[in-house]
Amino acid sequence: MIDRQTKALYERKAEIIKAVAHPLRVAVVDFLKDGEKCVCEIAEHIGSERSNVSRHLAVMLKAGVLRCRKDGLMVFYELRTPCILNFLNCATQALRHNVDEVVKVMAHA
Amino acid sequence: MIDRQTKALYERKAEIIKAVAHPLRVAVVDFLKDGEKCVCEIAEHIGSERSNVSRHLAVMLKAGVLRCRKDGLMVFYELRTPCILNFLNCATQALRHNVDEVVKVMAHA
DNA sequence: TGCGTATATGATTGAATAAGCACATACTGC
DNA sequence: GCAGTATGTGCTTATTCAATCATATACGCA
Repeated sequence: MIDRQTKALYERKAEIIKAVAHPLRVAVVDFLKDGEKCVCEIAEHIGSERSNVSRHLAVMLKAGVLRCRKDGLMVFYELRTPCILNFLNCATQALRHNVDEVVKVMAHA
Repeated sequence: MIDRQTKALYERKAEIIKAVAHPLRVAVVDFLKDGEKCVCEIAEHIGSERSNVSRHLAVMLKAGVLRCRKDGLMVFYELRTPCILNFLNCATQALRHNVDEVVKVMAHA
């Protein structure tokens, strides 16, 4: 049986993972792998409204996944925990695994 | 600007990450790191209703994070993509990072 | 000071999610 | 076949989440 502290820890970890669990946020993390970008660059690259992007960035900032730096009018965001990139790699691996299985099943059709 | 295929890929990856983005599911993944367990063991360890656990397991199964095997009355679940465990490690790292920052700020109080 | 731009936030609305309960299904052993 | 156990599913309700629009804040520059 899980004790109270461990449960609290799982909740914190889930918050961090949840901060990346959205297509737009996955796209942002992937875009930031090469270094910091400002909100307008991110919004332009993602193809979504700035206000929406700003809100998603705030979620990741709050969770500690991103860090930001103000410079004049602009705010630059960057990955604060680069191992987050492994989420995407692992997801890719899982996807490939899924596809392989479908292919294997279809081979008998 | 992100093209349509890439966007679709981000959606798939987000689905996989989302499948782990819940405290109970994080707990399950952590519990399964030592190997397969049946639903009743998982429910007992987590301390939640079986129907609830069963539903969460179904989410991860559908996403391809888990695999299952029936044996008589019981169904055993195990990690299908072990790199998912890195999610938890990375989350731990981010948490530690968050805590360090708070400590640093508090040092000046 | 006033204008224009970048970013953030409040409010609203519709959609997705999670938990609980009851019930259904699948299997075992008598 | 029947009782009992493990698992899964429909349904309902409450909560959370995401996108959009309008508006606010912060800054740079003339």
